[in-house]
Amino acid sequence: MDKTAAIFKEFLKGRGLKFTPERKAVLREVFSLHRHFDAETLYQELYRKKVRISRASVYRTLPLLVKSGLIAETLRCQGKTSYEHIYGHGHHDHMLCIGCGKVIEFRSEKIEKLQNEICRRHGFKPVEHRLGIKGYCRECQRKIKMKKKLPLDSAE
Amino acid sequence: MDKTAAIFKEFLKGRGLKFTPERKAVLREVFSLHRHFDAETLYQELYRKKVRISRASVYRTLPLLVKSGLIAETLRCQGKTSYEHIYGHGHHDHMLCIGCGKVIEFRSEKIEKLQNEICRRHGFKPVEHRLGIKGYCRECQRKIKMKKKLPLDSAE
DNA sequence: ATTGAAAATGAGAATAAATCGCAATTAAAA
DNA sequence: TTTTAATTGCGATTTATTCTCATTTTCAAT
Ligand SMILES: [Mn+2]
Ligand SMILES: [Mn+2]
Ligand SMILES: [Zn+2]
Ligand SMILES: [Zn+2]
Repeated sequence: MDKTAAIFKEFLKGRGLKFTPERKAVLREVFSLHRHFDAETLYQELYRKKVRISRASVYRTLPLLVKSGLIAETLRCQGKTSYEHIYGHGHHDHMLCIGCGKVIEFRSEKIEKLQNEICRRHGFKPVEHRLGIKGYCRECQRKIKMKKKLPLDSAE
Repeated sequence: MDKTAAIFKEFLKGRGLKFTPERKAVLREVFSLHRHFDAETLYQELYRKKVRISRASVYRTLPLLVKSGLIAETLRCQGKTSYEHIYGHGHHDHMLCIGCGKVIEFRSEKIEKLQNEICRRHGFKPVEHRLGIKGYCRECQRKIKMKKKLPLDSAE
C-alpha cells in the first residue's frame, strides 16, 4: 500500500529486524507531519491520538528511519535532535530565522555541485551535508527596524 | 597587550560585565588551543594546568566569547556543543570524517557568494551560517576498501 | 583608600535529552 | 504451532548543561 512502509519494511527485513506495530505507528506519524519535529513532539502527538507506545520506542525507531533514508536529522535548533522526512521531498538546505524561528527551505544546484567539486579536490567522499543559515526573515527585519525607530528602552 | 583580550574586555565593558581572572583564563586557553574543543575539554585542560576555575564559569564564559565574535560554535559532532576560535582565523566550513573523526576545513568564495545571493532572493538577512559535510576521508576510504577485500564477518 | 552596588564565582543540586537494563512479550521463519 | 531472536515498556541511568544561592570580587564613585 504505502510506499514508505514498503521501503521501511524492506530495510528492516534486510537487517533481520521486525516491522512492529510500534515502528509502523512512528512511521505513519512521521509522514503525517509536515514540519520538522523532534522525538518528544512525535511522542506527544502519538499520545494525543491514543497511540500508546513508549518514548523509548520512539527514540529507537527514529534512527532506524534515518538509516533507511526515509527521514534525516535537520539542523539542531535548541538542544533537541530534530528530524524531517525526506522521502518524496528531496534534499534541501535551511534558513532559520533568529527572530521568529521560521524555517525557509531552499535548494541550490550550484552549491551542491560546488560542494562535490571541493570534496573531490580533498579526496573526501561526501555522504551527507547540512547547510544552515541563521539570520532574520523579512518580517523580523521589519519588526527590528520599527523597534529602532521607537524612543526608549530595550532589555535583552 | 593581547588583542583578543582587548576585544573581549571592550565587549564586556559595553555590557556592564566584568573582565574577571576566570574569564581571562578561559580566553587564554581558548586561544592556545588550535583545534575544535568543547566546554569539558577546556575545563580539563585548565585543571591540568592548575588553573582552578569552576565548570560553571567555563560554561558561562563560552557563550560570551561567542557573542563577542571571538569564537563560534562549530558543527555538533556528538552531543556536546563544540567551539573554535575565529579571531584571526576567518570563516570556513567543515568536512567531518565519519570514520576517524578528522576535520577538514575549507572555504569557498563561490559558495559564500551563492548563499548571499539566495538569501537576498528570499529577503533573508544572513547573520551566520554553517556548512558541514560528513563523509569519508581519503585514508578511511582506503581502509574500507581493504576491509571489503577480506573474506568474512562484519558486525555493525 | 573606602565604600557600595552590581556582577561573578564555586559547589552542588536540578533539568532535560537520550540511552540503557531487563523481564515480559511478540513477530515471523521454519 | 513452535522456536528464537528481536522488541517492548518501564524506570533507572547517563551526560551535557543550566540553575541556585551564599559568598566573594570588581570597579566606579566617593
Ligand atoms: Mn526541511
Ligand atoms: Mn574549524
Ligand atoms: Zn522571522
Ligand atoms: Zn577519516
